[in-house]
Amino acid sequence: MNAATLTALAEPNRLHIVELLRTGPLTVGEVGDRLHLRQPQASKHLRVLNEAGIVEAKAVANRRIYKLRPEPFRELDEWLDSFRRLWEERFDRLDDYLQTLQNRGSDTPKKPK
Amino acid sequence: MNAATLTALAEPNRLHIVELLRTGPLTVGEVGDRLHLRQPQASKHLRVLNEAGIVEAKAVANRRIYKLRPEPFRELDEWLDSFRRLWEERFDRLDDYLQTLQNRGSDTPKKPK
DNA sequence: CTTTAATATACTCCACTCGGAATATTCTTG
DNA sequence: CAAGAATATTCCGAGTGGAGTATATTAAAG
Repeated sequence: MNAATLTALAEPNRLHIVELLRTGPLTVGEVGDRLHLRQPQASKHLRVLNEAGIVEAKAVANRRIYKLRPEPFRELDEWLDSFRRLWEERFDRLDDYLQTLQNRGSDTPKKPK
Repeated sequence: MNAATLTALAEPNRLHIVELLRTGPLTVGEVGDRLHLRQPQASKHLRVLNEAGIVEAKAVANRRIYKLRPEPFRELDEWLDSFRRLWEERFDRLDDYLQTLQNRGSDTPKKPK
């Protein structure tokens, strides 16, 4: 997983834009209208999303239609797979860890010899 | 989906911490050692992750053992579900949108098909 | 009780980001 | 070509967040 994707999604307005585009492509103006963003902010947020590869644009006349790209979401999903054991199995390991802490008690645990 | 979770994960060092904790709980010192973070940074990043609910701590002697909490990942997974059609079905809708652009806007007509 | 290890907090500095407003660009049409 | 609509870009100021360093806290050990 790359942090760039998460950074782009972490901004609340951009997260809203992404959720809005879930239903289908929209122009800059429509995005701005529905989320009550001024035109420059809508444009700028879409730019960031575009540079992060989350969104792509198609020019039609003097409009730009933005839509979601599937790849980042697929990657995020794959990344989440590596955490799935966290809730699908019981996966705590705290007891195990406490055990290993015990076993190297008197020595410095930072550098086990 | 809440932006707070994404904000916490968006910072590269914190993303690394989360991926490191995937294998099991660790103390602050161990996290710092393995990721080459100075102690205050490790502590501060873990604090942020903790406040975001991504991580929880258990005090043992004068150490704190941090481990992942499943909930945020589960939530993220559910959120991703609403985008799954993006890549599992063909879901473009750009053609549809261009069509609707055609049909309305008598004040801004476009050259017909 | 003093020392030491592990962790947390405070403070400063700097870079980055966001919103607002103005302006520039691009495209279409008359 | 000029005018107007849709979008992009620039500049600014305020706020935020992270790194570095020093210091505080907590608990164990001598």
